[in-house]
Amino acid sequence: MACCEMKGYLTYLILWIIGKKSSNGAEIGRELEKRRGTAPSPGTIYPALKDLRNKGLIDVDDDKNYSLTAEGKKELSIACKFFCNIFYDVEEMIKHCK
Amino acid sequence: MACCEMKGYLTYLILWIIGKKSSNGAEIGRELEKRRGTAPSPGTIYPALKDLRNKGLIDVDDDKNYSLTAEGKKELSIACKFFCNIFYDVEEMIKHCK
DNA sequence: GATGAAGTATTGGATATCCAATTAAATAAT
DNA sequence: ATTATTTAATTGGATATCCAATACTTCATC
Repeated sequence: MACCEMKGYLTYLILWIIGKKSSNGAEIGRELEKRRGTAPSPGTIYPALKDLRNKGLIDVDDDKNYSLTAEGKKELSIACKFFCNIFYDVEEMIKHCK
Repeated sequence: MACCEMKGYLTYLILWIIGKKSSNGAEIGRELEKRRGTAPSPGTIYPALKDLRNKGLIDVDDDKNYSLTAEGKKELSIACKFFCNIFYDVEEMIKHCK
């Protein structure tokens, strides 16, 4: 991308992905790869998961399966609203790039 | 936002906003304020515009009106495709936060 | 024409964001 | 059992991203 790397959406995406389906780190990585084209580095995904855990937004079980906490669900809703407000005209974007 | 600042979308948004309607810096700032809730600092918007100009993606006339160049339109399409691919399930997000 | 308001711009950070490199553990395959 | 593969995790940056502070210019209003 010449204009903009569009970093900064990754943590939100991880929260969104886990919200759709509890997953382990590798699964989350593959889902992100599908979306972005390139797989995230381990140095990207695990620190991000750790951070979300420290904030009490996700939990991890003995199988290393990550899932949203109650607070995580709340935060996802807030972040989702924020995202949808910023990109309120996302339907136009979708049309534009078809 | 407790989970994620979601920085990194601003330059893309500026390109998108200018693509919809050629605007001056203040107009772009107001549009961003509508979307994000807070107005961007001058130290955010003008360096971003300068950078896009240096990359040949936007032009500015004597009235300080910014518009996309031909190359800028191409880049916007590329970035838009990238964005829509990352958020391919954005319709679900919209439903989720209603 | 003077004063205030709005727009334009630069500078120098602070922080967020992400990655490459490395290590270790668990799992699968031979 | 040994080897290869996959998964998990940490560390220490590099860079992107954005802002606050400041200054200057243009425009409107009195």
